[in-house]
Amino acid sequence: MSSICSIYNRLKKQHPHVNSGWWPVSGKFKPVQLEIVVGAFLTQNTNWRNVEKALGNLINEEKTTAATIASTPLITLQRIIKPSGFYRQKAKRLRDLCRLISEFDGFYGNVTRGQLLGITGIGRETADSILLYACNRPYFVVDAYTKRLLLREKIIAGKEKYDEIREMFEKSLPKKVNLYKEFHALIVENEKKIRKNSNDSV
DNA sequence: GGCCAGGCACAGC
DNA sequence: GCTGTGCATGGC
Repeated sequence: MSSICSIYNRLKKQHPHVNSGWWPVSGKFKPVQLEIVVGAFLTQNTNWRNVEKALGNLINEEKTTAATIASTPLITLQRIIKPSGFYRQKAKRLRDLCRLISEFDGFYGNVTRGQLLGITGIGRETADSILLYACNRPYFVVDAYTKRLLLREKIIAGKEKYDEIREMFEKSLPKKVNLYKEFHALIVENEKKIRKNSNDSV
């Protein structure tokens, strides 16, 4: 019988190189956490490779702080983040988000999940990605990969709600930030590998 | 050339 | 509350 803990142990053996420092950052944003927030936001329904292009554009245009992004004209911001898709929606919402961050005293240390969910453009998955990887809080991130894995393992049937699945992880595991980071990373890398293998074999 | 990628908001039931 | 739909690019 497969449990969440045994899945972790199995994935960890299969991907020994994956660790809690999995979220890629160039270090060129200020503060460093901002790059994670922007990346988490832009990757909504978008391939990470396209997000990297958009992040690279932001760096090239020196839009690497919340204040500079917030003060960028919408048309310009649209052009900069275009590779990440949904660029009209995302430009406006990213600008509003950065405005809020730059006005929020101690955003990364103090922002709550409820406050994040109140921001247009931030749903549960994006909120939890920000909380876990940028703010170092123990919220487990549930994404399409996670659901696919749990479906395959028959731990969920498919109609479970986001927070229900999140709590399954949070109740099965010690509340450790680095463990949550690593486990989510393991799930993503494992599902990517499975998809790649199945494509190769066709 | 169709399908998908580390979703979300919003309308209409 | 649940389901459908628009948003849009780039890779395979």
